[in-house]
Amino acid sequence: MDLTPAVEKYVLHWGEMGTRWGTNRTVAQIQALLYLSPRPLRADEIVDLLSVARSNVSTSIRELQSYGLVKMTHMLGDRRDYFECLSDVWELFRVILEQRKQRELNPTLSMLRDVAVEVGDESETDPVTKERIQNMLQFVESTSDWYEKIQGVPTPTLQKLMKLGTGITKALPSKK
Amino acid sequence: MDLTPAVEKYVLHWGEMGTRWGTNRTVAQIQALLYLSPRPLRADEIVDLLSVARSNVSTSIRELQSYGLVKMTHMLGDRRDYFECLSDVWELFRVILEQRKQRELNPTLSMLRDVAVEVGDESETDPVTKERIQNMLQFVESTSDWYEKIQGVPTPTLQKLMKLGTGITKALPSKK
DNA sequence: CTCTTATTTCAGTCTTGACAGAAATTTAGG
DNA sequence: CCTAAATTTCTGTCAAGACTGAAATAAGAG
Repeated sequence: MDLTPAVEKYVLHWGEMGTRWGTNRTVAQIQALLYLSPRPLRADEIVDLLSVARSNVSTSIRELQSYGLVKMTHMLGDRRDYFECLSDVWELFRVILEQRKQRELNPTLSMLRDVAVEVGDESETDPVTKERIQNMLQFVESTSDWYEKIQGVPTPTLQKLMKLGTGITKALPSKK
Repeated sequence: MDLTPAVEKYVLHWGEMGTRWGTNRTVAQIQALLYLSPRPLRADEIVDLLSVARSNVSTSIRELQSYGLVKMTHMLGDRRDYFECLSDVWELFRVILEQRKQRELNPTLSMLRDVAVEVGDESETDPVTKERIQNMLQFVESTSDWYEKIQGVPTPTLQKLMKLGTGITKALPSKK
């Protein structure tokens, strides 16, 4: 079995993008492959399709499982592990948002809180600097809150929100 | 001149985060330093404060300028270049959003459009696969549209939107 | 309990990209 | 023009981490 040209293109591109945003190429390629696959795949099938080492597939799948993106299934009378990916894009979106929050926002938030306190004791620090730190802290806090709220929004509502985009703003000013 | 402990902590952390999201450590450190600095800095001052090579500062500033995050200024009677960073966090936000769109969304969008066409000619591709590609394409298109709309929203409105978060959804269902 | 097959862990290799330092170029003043 | 200061470009080195292949472990079947 082999990838069709279009699917191969998708998988390769996804792999490249993966490196741009936190994971490595293989992890992203496997996710793409499983997403496009109409049925769960075994590790050894992935090895063949992507031409990567068996061990690499093993660790990559582990990573995907830890994100909640991939789950294991089994076939009757076959003890090998089969893997499948979340197939709903909006579910994917939520998982990725959560990952980003954990890896990018949370550490920064805790650093900013620390620094905001520490800088209070530094008389040699310019007031402008202190203010900038405060501003950044508040911004990251808002963003973090926003991420959390979005997690809980059901898919159809999210879709509407996105479609609307800034349309909402027209309904806003009156609310102050 | 030297960094205070709090400022140093901020700059170092920011540098690490920078690697997590597309640029390198030095670029992010310089951005942090300029953001916190109450006045524009010269390249050689940055060299001293961060202990990096002059050449490194030069290329990093170029990168920041290309993003529109840093601009050059001058002092009367001093021909050396001074640099300062956007200091409004919401402006920063917009610039970063734009960068992310260009580096992550746009290439993927064009790949997906290509693939969606190409896969149409592949009779050996499973219908489920074709549907998944369509779904992803639509999702990325929505996201891309949303990014663009957000770019144009004035800061106070953005702030309100974020604060509201999902509060908006309560006003939604009736609108269908 | 042993053999076979599937999976994971681990150590070494290789690739990528950041960074320093030197060389080249640009720019303003004399 | 020529000189000196500032800046940029370029090349080699180094470090981080992705990936492979081998060795170790686990888990069913007979």
